Order: sequence, then structure tokens, then C-alpha cells
Amino acid sequence: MSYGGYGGRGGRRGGRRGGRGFGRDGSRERWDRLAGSRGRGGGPNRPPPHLKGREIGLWYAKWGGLKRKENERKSRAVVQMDESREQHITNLLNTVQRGPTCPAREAHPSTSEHWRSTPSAPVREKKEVEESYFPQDVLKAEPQEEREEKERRGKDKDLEYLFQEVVRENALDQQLKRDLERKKADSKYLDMLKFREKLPSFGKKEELVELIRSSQVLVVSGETGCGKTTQVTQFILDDYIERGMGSVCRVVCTQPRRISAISVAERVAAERAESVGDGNSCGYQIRLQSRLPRKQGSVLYCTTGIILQWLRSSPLLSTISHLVLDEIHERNLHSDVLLIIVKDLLRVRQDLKVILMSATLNAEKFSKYFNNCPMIHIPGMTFPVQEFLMEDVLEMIRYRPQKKEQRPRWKRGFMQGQNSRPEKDQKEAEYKESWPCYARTLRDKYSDRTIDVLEMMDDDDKIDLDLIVQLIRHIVLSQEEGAILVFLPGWDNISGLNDLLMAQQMFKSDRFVIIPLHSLMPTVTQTSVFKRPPPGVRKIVIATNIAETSVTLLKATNTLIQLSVIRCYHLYNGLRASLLDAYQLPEIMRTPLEELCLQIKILKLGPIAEFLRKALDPPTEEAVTLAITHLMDLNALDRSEALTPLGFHLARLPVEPHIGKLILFGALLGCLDPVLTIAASLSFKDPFFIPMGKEKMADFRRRTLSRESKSDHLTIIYAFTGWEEAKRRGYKFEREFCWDNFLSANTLQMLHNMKGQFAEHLLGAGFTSSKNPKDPESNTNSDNEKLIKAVIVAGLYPKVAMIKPSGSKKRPVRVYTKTDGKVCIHPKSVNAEETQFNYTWLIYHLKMRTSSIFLYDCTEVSPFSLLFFGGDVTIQMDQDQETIAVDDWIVFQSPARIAHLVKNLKKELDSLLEEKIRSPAPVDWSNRQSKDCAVITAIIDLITTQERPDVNARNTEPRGRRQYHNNDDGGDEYENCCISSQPREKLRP
DNA sequence: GAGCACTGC
Repeated sequence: MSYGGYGGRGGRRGGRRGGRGFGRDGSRERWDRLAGSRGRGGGPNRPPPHLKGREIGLWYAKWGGLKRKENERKSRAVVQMDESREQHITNLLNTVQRGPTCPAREAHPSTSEHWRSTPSAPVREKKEVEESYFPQDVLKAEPQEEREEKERRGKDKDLEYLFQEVVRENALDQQLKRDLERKKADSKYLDMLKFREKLPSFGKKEELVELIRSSQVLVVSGETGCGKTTQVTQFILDDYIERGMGSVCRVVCTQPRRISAISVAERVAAERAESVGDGNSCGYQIRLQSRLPRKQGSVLYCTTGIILQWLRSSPLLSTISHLVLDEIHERNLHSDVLLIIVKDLLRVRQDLKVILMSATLNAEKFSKYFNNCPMIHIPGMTFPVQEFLMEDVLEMIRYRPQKKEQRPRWKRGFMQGQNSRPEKDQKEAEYKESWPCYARTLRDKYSDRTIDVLEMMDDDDKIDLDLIVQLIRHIVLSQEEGAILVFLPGWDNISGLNDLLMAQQMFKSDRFVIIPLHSLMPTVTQTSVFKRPPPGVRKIVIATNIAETSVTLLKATNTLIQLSVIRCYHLYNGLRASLLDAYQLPEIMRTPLEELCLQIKILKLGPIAEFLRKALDPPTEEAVTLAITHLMDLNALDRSEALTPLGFHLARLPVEPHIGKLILFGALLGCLDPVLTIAASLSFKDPFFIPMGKEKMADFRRRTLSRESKSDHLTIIYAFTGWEEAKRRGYKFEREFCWDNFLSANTLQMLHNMKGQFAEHLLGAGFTSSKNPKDPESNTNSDNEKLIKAVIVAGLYPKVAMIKPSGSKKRPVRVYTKTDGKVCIHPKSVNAEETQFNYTWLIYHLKMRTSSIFLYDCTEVSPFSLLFFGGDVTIQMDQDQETIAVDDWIVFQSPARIAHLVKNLKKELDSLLEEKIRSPAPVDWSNRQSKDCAVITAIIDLITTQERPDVNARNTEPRGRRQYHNNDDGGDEYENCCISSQPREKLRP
């Protein structure tokens, strides 16, 4: 086979002679050819004479479109296969299609149709999808389902606290009471009590307990530091114990972050003079990590996600007496979802007490949501903060911005229109309207000069780093001591300010430590940020909001030290401040909803749209419809919105659906370990640093690491395996490898842990037979990079972009997607500067709009991988050209004979994969006679051996690729491919 | 040729 892809190896595309890449010559050649054919056909190549002005422009635009189309048609890649393959696949299809192995096919002639419309797999699951939200008989007896689940997962550590028989025991009640009494004489407990008594919440103890007793739902508001998180749970527990009913008290308190669940639990345990967990009165549980308290008469702190997980096994949370939802003002996705569920749950579980804890500002909103339930406010301990606005800063330092080259006004307006969204424009209009009035109010307090500068600076949306330097100088010269923390929105601002400061003699001296802080910079892991500098040395931290949480921690640890007043300088004016949203838009309104929709289905919470409409701030109908459609396209939901077998598994994996699909296909196609590396990286972050001032070097190292794979995803695999290898050799080598390649060992370790979690899920679901990602059984094909790329297509499709030649020498390629038109490959990608691709299609995961639309990660993929692992395949004629297309958009030239062969083989693959997902089992690679193995092997063969556009293009033999087995790549291509899918033990050593 | 940051099962 051969491809006429640009930059490929020769090929069948007519008219192509010599030269590689998208050279200018090549494009002129095509242009001439087109012009020629037009001439012969008598078609117009000049606009008709009667057209005028604008019409001529339109005519050219239309003509340009036709020309481009024709160009595209002619340069389509060719899908072919050599005779021996063709014969082999024909035979194979004849065998398998006649064989009795797949009864499903008789009933459903079209496999892809079948794949979509079959009822959901585990029958148990489907049965209940349409059932009512909460079964009617729940109060009478524990549902059968729940009991079964309990038995099945009895040993599951995640559900240990949840599934607990709760019966009131007199003896236990008395014992708990005695224990508490005894504690009140314990000196450690008393010391802690002294501290607790100073907390504002402590003064409200009686009132709180009374309100909780008398109402089903209560909103507790108060700022950080008032002690509500640590005290309220204890008040509830101690009240029960003192009233002699401790055995029925089980308080669960949710936290938005893992770290806070642990630290709060530790704090509470310490206040009770106990250790955390160990069957004591207070414990915690987060994903895959817990220290559980005793079963009765206890408090458990957990992440919100844990409760959502529990709801799958116990929809009523029947063993929980008090549910405390903390920090709900943050409006996290999980807490908003839990609010909807809890609101419905309260109707069924009238014995359940719910306490909602929020910051003061929007407490009322939550009360309203819960039918105006009672509220209680706890006054806070606040730090004295002196705030300054931009006008104060300008007045203070008498700043005058340097004259800058002004972009013409029309150009600015034009650019704004390109990049901003309507709601933003509206805000801006609102601001402009209020400005004159605001400016007038300033006249009394500020000089004319300040007001002028204020207006002038506001016109420019760029951040004025000079102003910040001036302000820092001012602070340094006028204030005795104290660290300075500067928050800036982006990498380039941080880098820029750092450069500006370092350019000044004053800041170069050892009286200053300047620490730039950004998640992409290696400084993040350094402790210098938290260390107190030596006396006389001033610390200046320039950070993104990465430091916000850390600041909270710093504040918390410094409460005992006599702090001088914290000063805060806002570099925006008072009008802007008043228009800023007090709280950010709730996550549920700004985030893709696919994953949430799957959760709703697996929790059986009814029709998706109906459920989400009940939210405190519901997402838009469009967002919901979009997510549902997307899930249907992914075959995760069927047309009636029920979970398909695939959807069922995707819902259980702790990643978004595309990544979940990637993971499943990695397992099914025997390349688990590398695919899990990609999955972990895409769902967390890639492990690459970009140190300041070494951007070019970092790019270079990444490209070296990519080994010409034209793939960011494979680059991550190479980085990861390189790290593993180095780590095996010892700490020194690990450090060296990370340093040389600008890698974060912390991130790599996290990816490693995540891979373990994914592997456990796969084992639990039955797709693999080991929880070790490197299990040889699941990695028979892990050395096959082409197959890995195909698996990436299977996971990420339809996120596909097309590569086209641009005709320009500076940027020889352009990239387009179906919905956005022209997009850019992000400069961090190894493909950013690539000019010679083997194929004309890219698969990507993250696409974001910043200054343009960027593809942040991408992999070059071959036609066969798109045909077998992309969308629906159609065969059609395009004028005189026989084509095969994926979802009508990705079109290749292919003789009808071959196209039908491919389409039929894909059908077989679909039915096979569907079967595998319906009843998960590790693929038996040792039985080559089986239909499964034969079909998959044939496809792997096509992907591996029939798509090699340029053997010489890859002259670097990847290192570390032999970690699974040591097969020698000798012999003829076809044999070679069969070897790659053989079981391990049959391979030559 | 550019990059706000997180959180969770």
C-alpha cells in the first residue's frame, strides 16, 4: 500500500514529482494542473464582465472554494493493501461471517446499528434505569439490590464505613458516655478544650445543637477561622453521647479537597485527645486512602466524591445519621450535584439531618433552595487587611505610564471582536457606561492627574509590569519588613516581571530573594517559598493563583505570631472591583457535562435534563443536550438515553469518557501499560516543566524525546519509560534523567499511582487478570507504536484535525478541524514546528481558545487507524473517484473492492469489541485460531505493516521499547506482524 | 511561537 500524503513516500497521487514536504513548488504544480484542467473544460477563470465591485470579490471567494475542494479531492490519501493481505482478509471474512460464533449478527445485519441499539449490558443495571428515583418500599426494608451489593462488596474498603449495621445498644451508649466523662478529666483534652473555647463557634454551641435537633436542614454560615468545620461535628456527636444515644450517631462531613479531609480529621482527633482513625471517634476517607473511626458514635471526614461513590451502593445512605456538607459556597461540581440528590433524599429519609456550611455571603441562597430552612451565623476571626485600589496606588507612587505605541483604535476593536464572547462584551459596555459617573466621585479624593492616568491605563488591557516594579520599590522603601506576594495571571507576566526586577541593581542584591512560581516552573516543588528568609532579606514571590491555597495555609500557621497589618494592593480600580463577580460562576455552569451525565445514569437519578434542572444554578439546556448527544456519539448512551455496555464501564472509571474509552481499548488490544500512561497524563497533566529562560532547550529536549513519532502522546510514554528505567538504576539517575529532560518527578510519580488505580478498576471490571499495569498478558502489543496510535484514535475520536499544505515557506502546514476551521498546534506540542508528516490527519485531546484556537496535544494518525477505530465508514463515488470515508468528513481514495473489505472487517471488529465490552474478559492472545484473535490480528497487521510511508524517516531506534518482551524484529513483514500479537512465551528470547 | 490554577471518584 502507499499513501499520497504530503511529505510521504511517493505514492499514487497523480502529478507529484520528487520533493518532500509542502514546498512552494509542489503547490504551484497543483495550481497549474488545476488551471489547466479548467482551461480545457472551458470553465471560467476570470469573473464574468458584468460583475462589479463586491460581486467580483464574492465570485473569487466562491471560485477559491471550488479550487480548494478540487485540490483536496486530488490529494486524498490512498487506502490500498497488497494482494496477499487482500486474499487473507477475504478468506478470514468468509470464515468468520459463516461461523456460528456470533449469534448477534443474525439478528442485526448492521453491526454498527446493533452496537448502538442493544439493551444495556449487565441486565441488572438496565432493569432499573427507568425505575422511580427512590423505591417506594425503602422505608420498610432494605432493597434487595442493596443487600446483594453489600454481600458482593462486603470486603470493599471504600464501603466499609457505609455498610454498617446500626442498632441502638444500651451498653455501648453507656460506655461512650463514661468515656466522654472520663475525657473531661484528661489534661490533654482540657488543654485542647481551652483552645476550642476561644473559637467563635464554641459560643454558639447550645444554639447550634438546639437548631440541629429541631430542624431537618440547617445552614451554618461563617468565615474561615470561626471553627465551624472542626466544632459542629463534635457538638453533634457529644450531644448524642451525653444524651445516652451515642450508638446511633454517625456523622459524615464532606470536604472539597483530599488534603482538607485529612487535616481536619487529624485536627479533630487531636482536639479529642485521640489519634485519627484506629476505631476512635474521628477518622477520614478519601480515594483509596482511609483511617476509619469506630462504627458507631463517630465522625467521618471524607471528600464529596466519596459520598457520590457510596450512593451507587446505597442510594439512601441509610446508615448515616448526620450529613454535614462543608464549603458549599465554593460551588464545586460535586457539591452542587450532592445538593440536588440530598434535597430529594430528605423526602424519603425524614430521619436524616443535613447541615450545610457556607461562607457568609451566599448562605441565604442555600436556605432558599432548601425551602427556607433555618440559618445560623457564626461571626469570624478575621485578619486585619488594609486594601488599596488602583487609584490609591497611582496617587501614592505618582506613577505615569511610559508612552507606548498605540495600536490604532479600529484594529483593537477588530481584535476584540475576534476573541471575546458576547457576555464579556456586555460587561464591558456596562463598565464604559458607568465610568463617567465613577470618575466624578473620584474628584474629591484624588488628583486630576491620577484620574487621567487611571482612565488612560484602563484603556489598555495589558498588565503594566512597570507599574508593579514601581509599586514594589515603593513598598520596599516605605515598609520596614515583610514578604511581598504578587499574583499575576500568566506565565509570560511572571517571567516578564522577574526579568524587570532582576534588571534593577537594587533587586540583584542579596537583600532580596525573588521566587517566580508557576505550575510549569520547577520552583513549585521547592521549599524556599515557605521558608522564612534570614533577617534583613526580603522575599518576593511572583505567582499565579497556585499560591492561593498555600497562602491560606501560611495564614493558618501564623495565627499565633503577632502579625503586622497585611496590605493588599489591587491593580484595578474601584469600578472594576464592584463589577467583579463576588463568587466565580459555579463549576456546573462552565464545565463539560459528559462525565456528570454518566454519573447521573449510573446513580439512576432519572432523565438527565430533568435532574439537572433541579440544580441550584442549572447548566443551560444547550450544554446538557450537547453532552447527551456527545455521549450518544460515543456509544455510551443509546438513543433512549440508557447506558450502553460501554457507557456502563465508562461511568465506573474515574476519568472523563474519552479517556475511559482509551483505557478500555488499551486493555482490549493488549497495549495496556503505555496507554495507561497516556490516559493518566491526559486526565491529570503532562510531566514537562518549562523553566524560565530555558524554553528553547525544553522544546528541544521534548522533540528529542519524541523520537520522530510525531506524537505528544508517544513522547509522554517515552518520557515515562525513560523515567522508570532511570529510577530502577537509582535516585541519582532518576534525578539526572528528570533534570536533563525537564521532567517533574512528582508528576511522574502521580501518573504512576494513577495508572495503578486504573489497572485496579480494569481488574475489577474483568478486562484484565492482574492489577499490575505491566502484566505481560495485557501488554502483548505494547511495543507496537502504530497500534498504540490506533488505540488513541479509538479513545479520542472524533477529535480529529486535518493537515493541509499552506504553500508558504515560513509555515508550510496548516491545520483545520471540522467545526473550527483553521486552528494552531500549540507551541508546546512536539508537532508545532513539524513540516513533514507521514499522514494528513491528527488526533488530539485538548483544544482551547486563548489567543487563537490551539490543539495542545496531538498525534499523527494513519488512514487505517481512522477507518477501523473512528466513526461510521461509508463507500461512495466522488465524480470518477472511488472513496472510503469516515463520518463523511475524513475521505480517502480506495478501490471499491478494498473499501468493502475494510468496511466488512471493521464490522467484525465492532461486533467483537462490543461482545468484549458486554462480557469483559481478557483477550486470549494464545489461541490464534479463535475468531477474535484472527480478526484483531488481521487489523493489527494492516495497521502495522501496510502503513509505512517512509521507512527511512525513522532512523532512530527508540530506546526502552523492549521492556515487555525481546522479540527480534527480523523476518518478513507479515510474519513480523504476527509475532507482535503472539503470546509472550512463544517469542524468541 | 505561547502558556491562570485547581479539585475529585
